[in-house]
Amino acid sequence: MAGPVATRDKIVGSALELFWERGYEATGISDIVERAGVRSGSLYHFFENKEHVLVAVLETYQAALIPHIFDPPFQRERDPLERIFAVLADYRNRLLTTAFKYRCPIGSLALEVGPVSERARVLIDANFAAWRAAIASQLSQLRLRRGNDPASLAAFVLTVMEGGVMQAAAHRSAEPYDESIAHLRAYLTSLLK
Amino acid sequence: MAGPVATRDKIVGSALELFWERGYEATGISDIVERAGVRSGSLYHFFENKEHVLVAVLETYQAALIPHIFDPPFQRERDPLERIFAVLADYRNRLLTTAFKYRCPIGSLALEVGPVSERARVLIDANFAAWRAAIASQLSQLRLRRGNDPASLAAFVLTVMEGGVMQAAAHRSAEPYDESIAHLRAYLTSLLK
DNA sequence: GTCTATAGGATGATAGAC
DNA sequence: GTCTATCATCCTATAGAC
Repeated sequence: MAGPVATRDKIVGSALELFWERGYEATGISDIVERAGVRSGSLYHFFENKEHVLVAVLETYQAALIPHIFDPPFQRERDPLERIFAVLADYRNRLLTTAFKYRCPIGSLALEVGPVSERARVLIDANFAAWRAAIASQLSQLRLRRGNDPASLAAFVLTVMEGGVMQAAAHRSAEPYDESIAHLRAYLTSLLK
Repeated sequence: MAGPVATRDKIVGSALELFWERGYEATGISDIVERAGVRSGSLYHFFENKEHVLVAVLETYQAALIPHIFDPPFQRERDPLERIFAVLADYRNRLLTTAFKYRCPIGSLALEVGPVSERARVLIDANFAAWRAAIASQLSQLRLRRGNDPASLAAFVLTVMEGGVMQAAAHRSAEPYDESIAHLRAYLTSLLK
């Protein structure tokens, strides 16, 4: 313990922000300690190296997934299908409130560090799996036509979110995201009994 | 001119490979000139800085898009719908032949440098637009039910490719990609008259 | 646990000869 | 256009006092 916010948490929180804003490679240890308001000695007291900071950031994302990404939209909506589109509407809001600079932090790290850090890749995969599980639990409450597996459909929902956010960021417009979500809705609706 | 392969082309080709293998930030000027077999003075003769090398790489991708990504699958298949899935089958092969380390180079650069280099972001957006146009030209040859816009559907196809490749790389398995493509096929088929 | 100070190497970029 | 040589800075990581 070291005061109202523990030093380790300040370091992880600053790294989380910076990796999201600039990416992993573009963020220096010096940037992290500067934003956290600590010295590099403190960072290296808690973490062996920069990759271990990344691991802590990915564990933080995983812990925040249900309370931050799923609980608010699931509170707003009752219908399982509408809950899924409420989650996707929240991502749309993130695009708007960041002037289309929003990138999914997990998706960005998947492409940037997945190939070079196996430990990070496993944690990114776990984040994706938890995201799919939350969607699949709603899909399994729907009356789907035979042959439609909630887990497989949840992977499709994640695919559409990630691909839609990527295109919207590149296009600096919500249009590709909105179009993709509209097609997803048409498809999921067509699968209902 | 400077021999069988011009120096500038060697630099751009090496940078293209390295940005794809390691990403933009993780690639140093020294890596690029080493792989190209030239000295840094040559690189700075042709390019003002590293960002200008990135611009040349993105222009190279754009020029290669039709001949490398679309012509081969379009030669193999005649039916417009099967042409689209032949393109997507080629991406699946890239996943397999790279042991699931394949990342779409444009998608990766979209997330990594899109937010920091506006000139790169515009070129990435142009690459995406050309990709969508090639798909839309096939979709417009299909007899689609009313209200289905080829351009909007092409954005959905790109969304599914990018999101599916991302998940497959994180999962080190073709499964999330295959599931996503299967759902896309079910959806597109349902739109045919 | 936190600090100061710094090692040791890599980085992007430049100068100027040829 | 290509080369050698190098600057100035930044980087990750460490050592050791407190």
